[in-house]
Amino acid sequence: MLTEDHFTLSEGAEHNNPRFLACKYCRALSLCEFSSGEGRQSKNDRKIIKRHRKIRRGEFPYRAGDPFHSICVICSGAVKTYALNRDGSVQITGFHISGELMGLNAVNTKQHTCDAVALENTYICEILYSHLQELCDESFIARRLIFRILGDQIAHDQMVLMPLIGAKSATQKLAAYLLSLSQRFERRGLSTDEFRLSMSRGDLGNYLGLAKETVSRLFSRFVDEGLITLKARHIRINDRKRLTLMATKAPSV
Amino acid sequence: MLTEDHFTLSEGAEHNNPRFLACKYCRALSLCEFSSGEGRQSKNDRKIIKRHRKIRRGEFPYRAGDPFHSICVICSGAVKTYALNRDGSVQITGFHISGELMGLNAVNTKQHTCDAVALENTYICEILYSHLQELCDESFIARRLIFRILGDQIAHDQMVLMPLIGAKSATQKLAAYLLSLSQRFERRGLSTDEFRLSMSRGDLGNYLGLAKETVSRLFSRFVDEGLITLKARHIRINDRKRLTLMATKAPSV
DNA sequence: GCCATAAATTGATTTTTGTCAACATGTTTT
DNA sequence: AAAACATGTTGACAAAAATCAATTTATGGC
Repeated sequence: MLTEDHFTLSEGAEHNNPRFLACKYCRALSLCEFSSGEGRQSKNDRKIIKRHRKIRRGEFPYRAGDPFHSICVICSGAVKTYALNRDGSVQITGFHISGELMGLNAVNTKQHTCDAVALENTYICEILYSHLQELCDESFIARRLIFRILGDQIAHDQMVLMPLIGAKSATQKLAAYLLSLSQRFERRGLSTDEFRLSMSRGDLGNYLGLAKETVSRLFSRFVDEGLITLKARHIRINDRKRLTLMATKAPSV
Repeated sequence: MLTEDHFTLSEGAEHNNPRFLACKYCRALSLCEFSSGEGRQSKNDRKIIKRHRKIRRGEFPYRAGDPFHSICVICSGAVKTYALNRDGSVQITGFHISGELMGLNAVNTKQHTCDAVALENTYICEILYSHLQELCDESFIARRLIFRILGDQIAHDQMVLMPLIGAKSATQKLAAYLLSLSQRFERRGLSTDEFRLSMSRGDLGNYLGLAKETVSRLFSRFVDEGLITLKARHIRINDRKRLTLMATKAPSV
């Protein structure tokens, strides 16, 4: 089931071929590098990864209240996570794209606090966290890997989330989030300037604290001003410079 | 300089006595527990903590661009962190109170991306991160400790930051932030209902993406409605239930 | 304790954003 | 391919928040 080459890193992989959903192609580099420095696989390694669970659009990788046992890696597809407020309203807590991790906020509590639902058909791998932790007792590589995973998550949260909290206008929020999304796609080796928004305008609005109509209007304005091209959920960034300006500065007029 | 009892955990400590600024009294439990399970101190332990740097109001624990070498623990006092935008405007990225950690977002990049400045006279301890990492090669306790530190930070970021991003009104933002502050004080063994806001209304507004006048008006409204009592920067939460309601639900009228 | 300065409050007004509603465009199912 | 449904766009208006400005209240330095 698990063969050695699942762990090795391959730069020139063909991403669009659906046969290649194995981790060495999924661009979750932090994890793919795992073991690459240690030669052959140990017995422990074989147990720590559960591969390629297929999750159809609308299905749940995990639910709030589930025990946390593994770090989820998204091989392909996209997932949103959300929490339910007492009054029944939902608060979307994040969008997770191909190559990213989910559910790390539960590593210490050992219990998921959010629901995760697939926005499109998605493949995930699961790294069994307790096994990875155990592996740390013997493997230097495993230790460094887990530090890197956790540290990256902290840096990611700070970088992505802070500008959104402090944004003084809806324009700033949306521009900042589009740019951070763009960066995230780039980091996974995908196009920086052209990508698919897998979430609805409503979801995006919920996440950013904006009405869906406001999101829609802002998109229209960005298109009018030539900043982006938009066709349904496919977006292209045409003027990154000016978009960056909008993300930090107050609205022009 | 570093004695064994710096590491041991003492529950009934006297917090208000200024003589007791040692870690066993500073309530950064994650760190104070360190070594408590391993008997006496090893030689390595002695090198990893730099203790009780005094930082006066307005001074900088670290600056953006500084190399990251240690995790900062706030023993007493309060610190804000902020980033400078290109246009010269500042974005406050967080407030850090007694017992909390700062600067963890730089663990992987090894370079600080924010300035940190003391809001009042503050004592910090520094855990030398590279030494702590090395210690992980030999110490089980150190391994678990570092996982817990990083994991707690991730959970903290998610819990505190997400409701602020998704908040649909200024009221929600401020109520949510006051409650999260309250929780943070509680976790450090301080009063949940009564505490000092070490930051100005302007700082709070900058952080939350609100005008300082809006923050001020909301405070006044909360006082009028009996939710809180406010005297300068000293706040008391009188009606936690209703405040929690405001944090999740849309404004009442 | 007093003074100078910084911070906070409050009011009037403008700008931004949310809400409600109608209509258009996409997507999924059959 | 058409129908049914979900999603997205746009306009008119109401509500919320920002800005500008004047005044009051705290704070730090002496």
